Amino acid sequence: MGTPLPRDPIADARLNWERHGWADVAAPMAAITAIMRTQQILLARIEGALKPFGLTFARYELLALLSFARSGALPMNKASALLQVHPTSVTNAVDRLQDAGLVVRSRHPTDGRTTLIELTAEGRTLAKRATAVLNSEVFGQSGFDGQDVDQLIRILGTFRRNAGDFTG
Amino acid sequence: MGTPLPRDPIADARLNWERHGWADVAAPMAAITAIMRTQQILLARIEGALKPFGLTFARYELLALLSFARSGALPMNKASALLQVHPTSVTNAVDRLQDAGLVVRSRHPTDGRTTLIELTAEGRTLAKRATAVLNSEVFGQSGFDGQDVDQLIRILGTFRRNAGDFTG
DNA sequence: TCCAAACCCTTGGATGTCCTAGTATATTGC
DNA sequence: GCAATATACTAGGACATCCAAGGGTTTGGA
Repeated sequence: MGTPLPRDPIADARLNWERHGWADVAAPMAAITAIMRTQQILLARIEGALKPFGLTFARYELLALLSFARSGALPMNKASALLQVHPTSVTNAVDRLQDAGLVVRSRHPTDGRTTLIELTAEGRTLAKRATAVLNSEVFGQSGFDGQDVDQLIRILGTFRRNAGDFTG
Repeated sequence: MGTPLPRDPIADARLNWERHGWADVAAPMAAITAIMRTQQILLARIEGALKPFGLTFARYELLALLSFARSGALPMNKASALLQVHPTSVTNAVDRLQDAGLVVRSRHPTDGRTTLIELTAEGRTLAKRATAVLNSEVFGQSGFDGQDVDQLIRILGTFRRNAGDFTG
C-alpha cells in the first residue's frame, strides 16, 4: 500500500487501549487486529500469484477442492460446506469458472435439487499449474519459520474447533 | 457456515498436499489457510457486534482511529496509511460515515490537496459505545489463552515487519 | 519564473462476501 | 396420498477492497 510506517500501528493501538483503561483486553485486541492485517497481506500475495492464470483465490480454492475429489465432481452444497463459505459465494465462483471453461454444472443423478460441479480437463490442468506457482511463490516463502508454522496451526486449529468449524 | 464438519478441512488439505508430493510446503499452506479462515470467523463476530450501531468494521476502525487523534481530525491519506487500506476504501468509508453524521470533511488549512476527516460529537460518542461492546463481546472472549495471544502477537508482528508494514 | 513530476482525492469498474427472499425438489408426518 | 417442512440453488441488494484513470494542487528543477 505504500512506504513502511515508522511505527507498528497495531502496537500503537494496543498502547491506546491500555491508556484508556482497557488494558485487560488490549492484548487480544492486538492479536486479532494482527490476524486481520496478516490475512490481508497473504491474500494480496496469493492473488498476485494467481493473476497470470486469470484466477482469484476464491476460484482457485474451488478448483483445488475439485481436483482432490476422486471423481473430479462435487455437489455445490458440499463445496460450500468444505470451503466454509456462503452458498451464494459458490454460485458466484462457479458462474465465472464455468464461463472460463474450467468447470461445468451437471444434474445430480438422484436428487433433483442438487447441482454437481465438475472439473473440465482444462480446469484440472490449470489447477495443477496454479498450485505449483502458489507452492513456490507463496507457501514456500511464507516468512514464517518452522516452529512458528507449528504454533499457528496449533493455536488457530484450537480456535477453529472452538468456533464450531469442526468436531474432529 | 452451518453444522460443524466431522473433520478439519484444513488438516485434510494438508494431507492432500503431502500425498501429492508437496510435503515441503504442506505445513505453511495449512498455517496460511488457517489464518484466512480465522480472519473470516473473527470478522463475522466483529460485524455482528457492530451491527446494532449501524457500523461495519471498516467504518469502526476509522472512527476509532479518529477518536485517538488528539484533535479528533486526520488527513485522509494519513488514515489510509495508518489503517493500511487503499485510499479509495477510506473515501468510501468517509462517505458513509458522513451520511450518518459521524464525521465531517473539512479543508486542510495549508495544503489544498488534502481533506481532513473530523469526528462529530455524535461520532465520538458512538465510537466509545461501540468500543465498549467490542471489548466485552469480542476481544474479551477471543478464545485464545494468554500465552497464545502473546505468541500470535510475536509471530504476526515479525511477519508484518518483514512484509514491509513498518520498520520500527 | 514556469512547466513537469509528484501528490491527494474521487469516480467508475470488477470481484467477493453476506443476507434476504424466491423457486424447485425431497422428505416427513398425518 | 397429500400437505407441511426441509433442503438446494439462484437472483438481487448492500458493502468492502483493489485497480485504473482523471482533475485539482504543490513542489522542485531548468
